[in-house]
Amino acid sequence: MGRGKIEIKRIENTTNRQVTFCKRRNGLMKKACELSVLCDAEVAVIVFSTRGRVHEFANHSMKKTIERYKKASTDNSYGGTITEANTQYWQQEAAKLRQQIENLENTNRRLLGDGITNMKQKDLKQLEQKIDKAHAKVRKRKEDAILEEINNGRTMEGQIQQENGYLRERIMENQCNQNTNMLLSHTEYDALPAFDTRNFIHANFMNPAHRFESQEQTALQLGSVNFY
Amino acid sequence: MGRGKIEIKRIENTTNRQVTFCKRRNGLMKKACELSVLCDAEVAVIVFSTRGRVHEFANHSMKKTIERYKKASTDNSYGGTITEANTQYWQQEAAKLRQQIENLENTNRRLLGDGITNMKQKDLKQLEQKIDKAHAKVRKRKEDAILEEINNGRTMEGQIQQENGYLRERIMENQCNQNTNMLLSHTEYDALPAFDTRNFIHANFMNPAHRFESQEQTALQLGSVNFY
DNA sequence: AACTATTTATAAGA
DNA sequence: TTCTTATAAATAGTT
Repeated sequence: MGRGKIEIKRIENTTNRQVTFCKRRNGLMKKACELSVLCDAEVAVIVFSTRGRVHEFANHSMKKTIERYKKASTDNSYGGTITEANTQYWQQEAAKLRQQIENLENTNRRLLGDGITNMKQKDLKQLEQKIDKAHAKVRKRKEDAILEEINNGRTMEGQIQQENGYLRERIMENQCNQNTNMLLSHTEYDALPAFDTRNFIHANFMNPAHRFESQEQTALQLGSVNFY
Repeated sequence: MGRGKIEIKRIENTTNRQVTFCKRRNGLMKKACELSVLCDAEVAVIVFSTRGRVHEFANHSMKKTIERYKKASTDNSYGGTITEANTQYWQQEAAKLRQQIENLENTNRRLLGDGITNMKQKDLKQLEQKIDKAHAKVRKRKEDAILEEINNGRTMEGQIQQENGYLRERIMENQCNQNTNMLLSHTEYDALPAFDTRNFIHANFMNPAHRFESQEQTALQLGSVNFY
C-alpha cells in the first residue's frame, strides 16, 4: 500500500517505525469505527506503543465491551454452540429491539394509510410524496416484469396454458393408470428446485377462472409453483 | 474501496451487512496483526457481531492486554457487576425480535417501492393495490385535516405563526440554559474514545443509538427517518 | 466463494 | 514534520 511493497516484519529504523505506527494506528482505528457503524457491531481496540502510550477505540464503552468479552469468552471456552453473555446486556438489547419494532410498525401503518388521523398537513404531504414515489417504482417494476416474461417467451397466459395442458395430460394418465400416478408425481417433485417464494411467479391460482376441480391437479400446482 | 463508494452508516440490507461484516472484520484483524508486527506494539481487538458472537485478536494475550489497559486507563471504575441468570432466554428473545425487525424492514422497503426487483406481476399488483388504498386514505385525511384547521380558525398561516412563537420561546429557554447544555455536551465527549476525534466523531454520532433523540425531529421527518 | 473495478491506505519522496 | 503521490491493499458489487 505505498510506493513499494514491504515485508510484514518489525521495522528496524526507529523513525520509520514511529511514522508507520502513527499512520497505521489511525488507519486501524478508522477501520474499527467503520466496522462498528456499517455492521452495527460492538468493537473495541486497544493499542500500546513501544513507548507505553495507550490508544483505544470503543463504540459502546471499553469497560462494557471488556465485561461482555469476559462473559462471552469464559462461557465459550467449553464448546462454542452455546454463547452465554451478560443477561443485562441482552435484556437491554431486547428492550431496544422492541422499541425499534414499535417504530417500524408505526411507519408501516402510516405507509398503509392507517393511524394518520392526528397527522397534520406537512407530515401528510411528505407521506403522500413517499407513497407516490413508491407507486411509480412499483409500476415501473410491473412494466419491467412484463417485459421479462415476454422475453422469456413465457407470458403469464402462456405459462398457465402450458400448465393447464400439462395437468390435463396428468389427469388422463391418472385415469388410465391410477397405480403409477403417485410414483410419477414423486419423481416430478424430487426433480423440482428449491423455491424462493419471493421469486415465484404467482399465476392466478386464486382466480376462480383458473380453478381446477381435481385434487391431483391442485396438488401438482402447489408442488411446482408456490403460494405465499 | 470497492465497485462503488459507500456512506459510513448502518447497512440496512441484512445479507449485505453480514457479508461486509465478515470481510471487514477479517481486514481489521489483519491490520491489527500487521501493526503489532511492524511496529512492535501491543494490540488487542474485540469484535461482537450483532448475533453476539465474539471475535478477537491479541498479539500478547487478551487477558494481559486488558489488565495493562486497566492499569494505564485513567478510568478506574472497574468493579465488575456480574448478573448471572437466564441469559439464554433473553438472547433468544433478541433473536426473535431481530427477525421481526427484518420482516418489518422488508415490508417497509416494498411499501416504499424498493427491493421489488424480483417480484412478479401478481405480487406487484397486490402491492400496487395496497399503495393505492394508502394513497386514498392519506388524501382523505389531508382533506379532513384542512377542514379541521379551517374550523378551528387555525389555517396554515396561523399555525406557522403559532409555531414561530413556540420556537422563539425555545430559543429563549436555550439561551437561559446554556450552562446546562455545556455540561451535557461535556459528558458526551468524555464518553468518546481517545483517538483523534476529528476524523471519527461524525461517524460516531451516526450510530443508531443517537437516532431518535428528538421528538420534534421524529415527528417532522417521519417517513424518511423511521426505517433504520 | 471467487472475481474485478474502484476506492482507500500508505511507503517513500518532497 | 507535514504534504504529496505512486502504488499496494482492501473491498463493494457482481457472478
